[in-house]
Amino acid sequence: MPTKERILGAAEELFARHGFEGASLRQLTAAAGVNLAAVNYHFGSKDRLIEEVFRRRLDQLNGRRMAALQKIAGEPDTTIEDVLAAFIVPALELSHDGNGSLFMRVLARAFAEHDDTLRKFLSDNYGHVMRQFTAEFARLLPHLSKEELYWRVDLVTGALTHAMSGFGMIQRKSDVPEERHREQTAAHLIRFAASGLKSP
Amino acid sequence: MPTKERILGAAEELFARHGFEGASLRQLTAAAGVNLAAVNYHFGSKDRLIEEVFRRRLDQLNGRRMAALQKIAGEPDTTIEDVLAAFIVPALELSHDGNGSLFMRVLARAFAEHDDTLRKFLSDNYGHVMRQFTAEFARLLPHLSKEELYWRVDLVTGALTHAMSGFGMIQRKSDVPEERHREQTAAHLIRFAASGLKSP
DNA sequence: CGTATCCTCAAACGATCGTTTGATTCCTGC
DNA sequence: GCAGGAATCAAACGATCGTTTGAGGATACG
Repeated sequence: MPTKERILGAAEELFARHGFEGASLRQLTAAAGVNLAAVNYHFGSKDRLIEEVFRRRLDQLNGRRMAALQKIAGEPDTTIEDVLAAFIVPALELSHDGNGSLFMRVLARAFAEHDDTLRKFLSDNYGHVMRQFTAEFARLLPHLSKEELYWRVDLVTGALTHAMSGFGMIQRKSDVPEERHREQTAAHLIRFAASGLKSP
Repeated sequence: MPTKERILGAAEELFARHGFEGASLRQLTAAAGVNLAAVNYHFGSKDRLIEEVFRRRLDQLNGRRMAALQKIAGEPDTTIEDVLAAFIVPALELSHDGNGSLFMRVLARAFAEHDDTLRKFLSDNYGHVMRQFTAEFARLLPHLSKEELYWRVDLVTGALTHAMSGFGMIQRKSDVPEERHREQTAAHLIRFAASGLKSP
């Protein structure tokens, strides 16, 4: 496997487990089986490596989210549940293949960090996704004020981030097949979020 | 102000802003206006200081939560909204006085950290609070399976942690008085969480 | 074969980390 | 007023951090 890929994989795992400051380049390069200087050679700095870890997954994740949203946005028979599925299912698919589930924990950390540089990077590169989804929610919930809508979307985001970063019930029991678990998880998340969004 | 209090206050602020590993004892003691060695003299180590930061706020917060829950637990006319209020309002009161709002951000970080030592400390000392609230939810939602209930409580926890750590809408607009803002926030959170818990 | 380019490597850089030390100051009880 | 523990202080400890360096290996093209 190419050196860059091995570094990115090890970085994802160690950032999820110990945080961005808690994971050192020495642990990281040792886990990847590469030389210490390889990070600065291939990525320039640790901060740029962190950005690459996000870029690699978020390009794919948000690409799928936007594709799913485009299919239903503006259609007359689209439901809240459809929009939530377009947002949630790609994230669960990411969790399913390879070490993608670790990335959701990295993403949860990025929310917890109030680091301005990182937040600006995420907002600049992927803020349009949340805006598009919010616009579609606004279309389907026309009776809500803008403030009320933002509140509810914010709370849904928190619930999903928490759940998908793997703190609670999302762990699959060993006797449930992977795909069935993913369906059940999606059903739980969508039902809960839809109720919250539609609350009177 | 006593040295210990000044350290705890500065620690709360810097841990919220830069994380546990990101905030150094040198920044911390400089912000508190005390000598570098004071932390190890009064608390023994940085890890014990972290625990004290939690203990100081959580003893008060969970005391109020349990007191509010005791008043309504088991009563025939108690509603889901009552139980949620017993959980949420003390946290918002904490956010209101002094630098308590910073503590909710520290708490959100503790959730994001998968540090086993810290998680065990929180579970050992304050796990009974979540269990009591969950038991009361179970009484009011008897039609839910145990698994379904855990799912929903977990999602509610995520939404509230996210909201109260101050990422989104919770910031008070300057033209809204503090107490009114707190009431509005509580109403938003309770309505959303109640809908999610009661979803069909 | 020669050489240019990409990559890897061990070693070192200065900075900063949490912690410890030992001297000094502060304050209390006798 | 003075002894003695409590508290504060500057300074240093060894360890680890992200980054840089310069030499050497690997590979492809003339």
